[in-house]
Amino acid sequence: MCIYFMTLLRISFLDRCRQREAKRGKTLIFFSFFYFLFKGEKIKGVIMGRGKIEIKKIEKSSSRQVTFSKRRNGLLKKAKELAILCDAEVGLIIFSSSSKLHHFASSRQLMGEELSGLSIKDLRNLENQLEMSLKSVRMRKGHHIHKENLELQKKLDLICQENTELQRKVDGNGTVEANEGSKSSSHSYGFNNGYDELQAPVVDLRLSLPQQLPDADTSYRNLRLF
Amino acid sequence: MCIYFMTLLRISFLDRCRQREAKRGKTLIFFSFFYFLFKGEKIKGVIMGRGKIEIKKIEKSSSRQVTFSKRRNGLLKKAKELAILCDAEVGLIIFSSSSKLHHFASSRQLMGEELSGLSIKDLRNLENQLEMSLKSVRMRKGHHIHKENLELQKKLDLICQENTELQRKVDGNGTVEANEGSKSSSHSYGFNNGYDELQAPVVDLRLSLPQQLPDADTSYRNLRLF
DNA sequence: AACTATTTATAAGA
DNA sequence: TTCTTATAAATAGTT
Repeated sequence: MCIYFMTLLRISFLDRCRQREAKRGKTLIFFSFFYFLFKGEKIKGVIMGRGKIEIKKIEKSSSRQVTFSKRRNGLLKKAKELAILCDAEVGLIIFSSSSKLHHFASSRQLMGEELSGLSIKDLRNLENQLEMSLKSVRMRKGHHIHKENLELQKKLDLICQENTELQRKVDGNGTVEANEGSKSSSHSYGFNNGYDELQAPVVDLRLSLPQQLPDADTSYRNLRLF
Repeated sequence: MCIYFMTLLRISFLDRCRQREAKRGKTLIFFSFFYFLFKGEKIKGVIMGRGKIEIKKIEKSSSRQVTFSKRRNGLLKKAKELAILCDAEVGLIIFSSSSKLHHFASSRQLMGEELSGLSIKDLRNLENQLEMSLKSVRMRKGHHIHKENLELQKKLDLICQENTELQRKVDGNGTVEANEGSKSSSHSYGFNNGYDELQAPVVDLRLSLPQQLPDADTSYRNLRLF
């Protein structure tokens, strides 16, 4: 606790003093007194006001929910502002711990009502934002594609076996050239190219460094919607 | 312009008055006078202060860059706070218009220095954050998987033709049962299930509504890293 | 980068 | 949930 003996000083100076001390966990008693004189507010205990909070998980469920709702909105707003002010592309996904909602900073839904009167540049931005959403959807679909791919491989194996058996029958009936063709086909078609990698991915997570993904911007820019 | 005749009122009331009027583009002259009395600040012209900004693209490049830097940091901070306070999972990607950098709110890199002393719960959170990064990487790989899938299909078609031809040869040599099997196989294996959809995706972008992706949470939660 | 007077976000309460 | 309000935090403009 820190006690200042001060007389009639500028409120702004008092504000700064209090903020500085509050950051160090201290409270200005005399400040509170003068603050009362100037702003006509009651002194609530020693700590005046609604206080800053510590950044750690909010234990009380209802408070957590309220704070989530408020801060989520704030974050989405900030994200949109950044995108507009600085001509940036911003993607934001939020999973709450309780209600499991998903959020995007920018999407066709958010922009829909303003579609008229957009410049080429604006439409370009919109396109990129939609692109981002699209990628996210694809991300979710990735698993299904992969599964189907595995299925395809199994079926390929089956049909290859069938093929081989047929070859044998053909061979048994005196046709000569087919056996080698069947064998080579099961290899040269390369059924397993790169799929092991996907099943147990080795991923470099340091995406914030641009050189980690040298082609990312280009590929991103060159894709088109629909 | 709006002129209030007021005497010694509470600063907080004056503050609110000014804010309200400022939102309407008006300035309180007399307020400024009292503000000077209370806060000892000079009146700068008629409009006092550094003013709010309009949310539209900042044209001046240097200003845009500075603002981007400030607001990006602010956004990242807010995102992290939301994740911690509300036990949420937050993914944030920012592409600047000029330098094309990518950013994640939370990643192994950011958390790396704090890895020691984490609880099970913390590690769980970290895992989920890494998961999010992983998904993003998969998202980028999606194209390649899809291309390979298309290749597989082509090769399946080829081998099916080969199969059919072989069947004909077998049939030509008097073997009877194979013809029907070959025909059914090219259908029952369902080579084209769902792939047209991926080639020209019809995507519902309204991801913020939970019912749009009912299985998303489950699949997300059940996935494990490495 | 730092400063500072604003604007904005938000915690707490109703 | 929504409103209010005082405080905390972010940030626009300047140095």
